[in-house]
Amino acid sequence: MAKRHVSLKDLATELNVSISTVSRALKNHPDISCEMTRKVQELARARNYTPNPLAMGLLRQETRMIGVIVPDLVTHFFSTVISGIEYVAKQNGYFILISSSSESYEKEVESVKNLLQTRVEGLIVCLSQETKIFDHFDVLVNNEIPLVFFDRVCRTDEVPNVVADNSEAARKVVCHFYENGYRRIAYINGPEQLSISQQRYNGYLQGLQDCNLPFDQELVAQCNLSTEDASLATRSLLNLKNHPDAILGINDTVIFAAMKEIKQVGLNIPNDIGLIGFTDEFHSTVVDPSLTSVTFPTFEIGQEAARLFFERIQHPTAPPRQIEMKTSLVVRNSSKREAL
Amino acid sequence: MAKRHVSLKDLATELNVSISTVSRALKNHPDISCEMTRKVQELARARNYTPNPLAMGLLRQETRMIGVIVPDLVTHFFSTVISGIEYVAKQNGYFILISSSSESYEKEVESVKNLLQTRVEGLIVCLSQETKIFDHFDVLVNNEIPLVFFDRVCRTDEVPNVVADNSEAARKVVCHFYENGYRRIAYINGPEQLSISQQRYNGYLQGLQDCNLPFDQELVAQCNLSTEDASLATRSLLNLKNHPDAILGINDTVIFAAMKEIKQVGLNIPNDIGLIGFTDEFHSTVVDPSLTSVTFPTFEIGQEAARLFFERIQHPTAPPRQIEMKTSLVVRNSSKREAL
DNA sequence: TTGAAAGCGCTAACAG
DNA sequence: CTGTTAGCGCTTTCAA
Repeated sequence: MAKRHVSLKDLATELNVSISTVSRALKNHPDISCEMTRKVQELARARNYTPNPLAMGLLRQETRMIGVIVPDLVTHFFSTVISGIEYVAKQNGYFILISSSSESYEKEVESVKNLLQTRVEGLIVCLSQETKIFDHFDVLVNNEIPLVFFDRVCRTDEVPNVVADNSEAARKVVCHFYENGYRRIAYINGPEQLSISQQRYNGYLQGLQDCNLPFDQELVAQCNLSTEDASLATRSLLNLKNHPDAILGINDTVIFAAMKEIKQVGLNIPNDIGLIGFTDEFHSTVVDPSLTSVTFPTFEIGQEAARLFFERIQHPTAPPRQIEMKTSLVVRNSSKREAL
Repeated sequence: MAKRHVSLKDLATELNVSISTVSRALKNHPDISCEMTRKVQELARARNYTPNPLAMGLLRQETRMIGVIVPDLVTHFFSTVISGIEYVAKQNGYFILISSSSESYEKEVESVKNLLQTRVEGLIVCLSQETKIFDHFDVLVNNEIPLVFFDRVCRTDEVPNVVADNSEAARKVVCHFYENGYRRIAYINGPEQLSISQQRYNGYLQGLQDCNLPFDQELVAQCNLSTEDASLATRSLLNLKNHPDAILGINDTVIFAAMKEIKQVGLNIPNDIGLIGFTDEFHSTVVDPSLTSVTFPTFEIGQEAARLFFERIQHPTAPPRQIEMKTSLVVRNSSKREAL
């Protein structure tokens, strides 16, 4: 701020009245004469006066800022969720302060600390893939500072959160595979501490049961969510004596890595191997073959998270709600065998 | 902030000393006795004291916040640039406040106003595609409030900015097409008010000249950056009596729309039509055929923009610098004819 | 070596 | 109807 913003004091001096008169006139206080009110408001407009939020914040103990922590900023899923959060925040006159944990536990802890230092009024968080310990949220929980988790969640009995119907979605995928003639259905899971990993894995098991398919430990691979690790996981599946004829991948990264690996060994999707992912809508349509995928109401997840946040601002001690968002299975080409 | 943060006053009361003593002890002021310093710092740690940035901001007239305005949050290009900005901001102890213009001029104006009201110390901006008037930046320029543009820029003689070597990149694309036997090279441009449109168009013309190819107005289409409009533009090119044998698209959206249209009419990429875009690296590898594309140092663009910003904070009146980032043409399959 | 007081911009209770 | 004052949390003179 090179040149100082104009303050109430500046206006008061110029009009030769007291600061409080100006303050009141600006908010149409009934005690102030019409003429004075008019004069003050005119000058304020002319001088381009806007109240200083720092002063207000100091006074009111509020900053109208929400801290948002995501594993990364560049994934379409997260940036879309952020858009949703921003949308609702803006409606409520709040700004969001975004911090990326880069999928690192340490950076997540750091971000929590930093954001609280800047006096955000609370946090909306998606856990990093490394995070197994959840102590860093104690401060928030104990001091009734609003906190909302989305997607990758924890401490769900204390903290309101927004999740997708992960288990059900995974179950449906398995059934869809089954109906399309696939029998050796593999699953590439993410880090086991992640709630989404657990939930989707459970759905996978449930699906096998529903279809009377045997569970085969060999068919479950695991990876951290990097491209490299996902490629390794895929290769381990493809190298099995009896390789799977279908793969469900836990997210975008995993699915695209799998896709490349499968093509590389000369297998055909969907004829040799069916492929379905929890993936982004846009990407699914652009690849070849187009991907059957579980589609998330991503923007809405952000909106709901923000709404839960404002509920929390209103009622910091109310019992935490969990919102489960419906996903849908969009069938495209990667799971439809040409010749059956 | 449900329970109030602990303040200097709280510490002072607890230790039965004055606020100023505590303040000084905390910053190791030499006037304070070692023992007092120790005692204060110990208590501060125990009580989890952190200075209130609102109070500091009020005092110092600084907020350590940068406003960032982008056309949208979900495009990989922008979210990556933001990551770059955030990276440098964090190094300097700054936070960023992100606002999306949704490619709308009005929202951009609104965002500028809102961000300035929150007393960010300056702005880093990429113009919306609608923006043709640039008055809303007058406040910044006139009051020496730091402002940096990136990618889509304006007022480059007054405002520091970061751009890519757009013209040169487009020229190279045309030459690459030519070397691969393509002769009727079309270009799908964006809105003409955008600096990137102008620059890339100039490069396109230059390329034609370099290769001794005739300029044909028919081969230049234009669209706003929506998928629908890009599809229309592509179709108009494909419907020409003598359709192009190569298309250069101004960005991701345009290229993917073009790709779908071309496939739809049964033409083969790259044999019937070569395709090259200013596109995202990740997407380029995932589509089929993989896309030859102009690759941007996206993260670095963000970093440079932030660096320029801090230069501006230091020297608000120094002559504005322009930084031109080098792109590179990564050749993949969409521009390599199988049979020549 | 420590404390008191002013002031950053603003609101609200209290006087007049 | 308008002004005075205290205080939000902090730094920084000036005094002691």
